[in-house]
Amino acid sequence: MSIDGQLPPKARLLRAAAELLANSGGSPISTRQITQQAGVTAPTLYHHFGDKEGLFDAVVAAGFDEYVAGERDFAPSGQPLEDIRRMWDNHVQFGLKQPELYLVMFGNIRPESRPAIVADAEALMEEMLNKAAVSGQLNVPPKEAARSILAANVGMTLMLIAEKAPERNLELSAMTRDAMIFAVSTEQARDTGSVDSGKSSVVVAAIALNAALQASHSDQLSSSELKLFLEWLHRISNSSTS
Amino acid sequence: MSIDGQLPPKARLLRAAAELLANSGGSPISTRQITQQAGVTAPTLYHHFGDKEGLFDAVVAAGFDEYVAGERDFAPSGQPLEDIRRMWDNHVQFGLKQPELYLVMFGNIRPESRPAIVADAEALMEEMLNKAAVSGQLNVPPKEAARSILAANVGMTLMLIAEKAPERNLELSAMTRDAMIFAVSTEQARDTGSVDSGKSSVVVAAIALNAALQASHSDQLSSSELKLFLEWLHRISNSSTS
DNA sequence: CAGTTCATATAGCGTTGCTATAGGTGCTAG
DNA sequence: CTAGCACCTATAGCAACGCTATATGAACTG
Repeated sequence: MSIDGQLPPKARLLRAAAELLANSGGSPISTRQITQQAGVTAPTLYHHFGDKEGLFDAVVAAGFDEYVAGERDFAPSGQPLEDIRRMWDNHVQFGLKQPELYLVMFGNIRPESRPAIVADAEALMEEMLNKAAVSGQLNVPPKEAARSILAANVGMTLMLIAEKAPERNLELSAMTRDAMIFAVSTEQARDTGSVDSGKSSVVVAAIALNAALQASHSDQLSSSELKLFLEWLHRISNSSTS
Repeated sequence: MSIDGQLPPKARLLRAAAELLANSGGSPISTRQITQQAGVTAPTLYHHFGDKEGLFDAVVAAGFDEYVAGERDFAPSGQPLEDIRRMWDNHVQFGLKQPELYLVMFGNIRPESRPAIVADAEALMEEMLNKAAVSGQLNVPPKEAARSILAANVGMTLMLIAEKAPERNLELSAMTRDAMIFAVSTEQARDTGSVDSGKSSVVVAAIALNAALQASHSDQLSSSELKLFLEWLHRISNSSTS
């Protein structure tokens, strides 16, 4: 059951902690579980890592390296804002792929004490935003832009993690992402695969329809018919928002 | 030292838990602390609240009432999107005023399990966004808009709480807020030429119709009108594929 | 080979959330 | 008035938690 490879105890502790965390499903894991899985006794853990938090910090640091690796892979596209977009998506993917680790990294908020990892992630994003600022694409100082974008990015990722897997809607993430990037950028020509092009005649009819509906506060509609109608409307509104 | 008023033990437990939580500075508080401060022994707590989480849920419920009260105070301004703006700010203020309580409410994220409180807050915001949708101001279904805005709102608040008080920059919150609201709204004073025709597409109309219908409680349209509307919608959706 | 340092183990401390059991309290029925 | 009953609270203690004082072994250094 335990990890009995030739690895030194320190590495075995790290690995055991990471594995147990990944399979914990969110429930807290104890030092006894970790030391047992690593085939080691308690004092060894505290000798190497000081305390439980120290061990988890080490796990987080390793996880962050992976996180950074993912960010760097996408980095050199020449268009800084496009890179920011990819950083956002990579951030979300990282959180969804390893939710427990992500929650340890970004979910342990305490008043007036920022996890070091958040500052690192912010610096990473700020670095990228700096390139955008140099080429005059930023509307806001890079530091503040990074803060805002990362805050929204974390919030979005936390929300997605909290949702059950089949209900997760990544389009919400994309929309929020573009909204944040647009807000800090100077380029006012938006191109996020927009749907609205050449529909001015449709607009008139839609508005008229809307007005007619709101004006009709008197008649009746059977619930089954209403259901059908709602379903139809829902399908339309959803099929076009993608 | 303990709370020895004439209040029943249940209320004293609630009060003790809330007070200890508010003054804990983020460090976890024990059931023994709570029961001692309430002048009560352990089984009393478990008789009334089941377990520690049950007690905290009750504290959270009380806190949420206060939260909702703050939201409702600002509600009726006539301009739904302006109300959303105020809801955002109230959310942030609530989090900064009672960070420990806020963290219990919105910070205890676990994979695939949404705190009930988040769903409530989302419903509150969706309700307001529904008004915006009815008047054709929404670009996105209210439910998804509420999800996105609330996710960013929580992310921003968590980030502000984690920062040390003097360093908190509320302008970042305002910028993010406006970016999110702008992203889901139709009032787009940007992009290409045609400004005052409004950019509302068939999507906007469908969303508005959907919201209006849901608000109408199913007895305001005759079946003949329904047929007519369906026909109109059909014509619109066909012409939009040009 | 003696001394020092690093690394691990034995055993146990204090605290945690929680509970099996029992006793007291206030109500209503006879 | 009292018997019974449901409700509430206390005594005492369990298992699991994070952590450590102390001791023992191994490995390098002089």
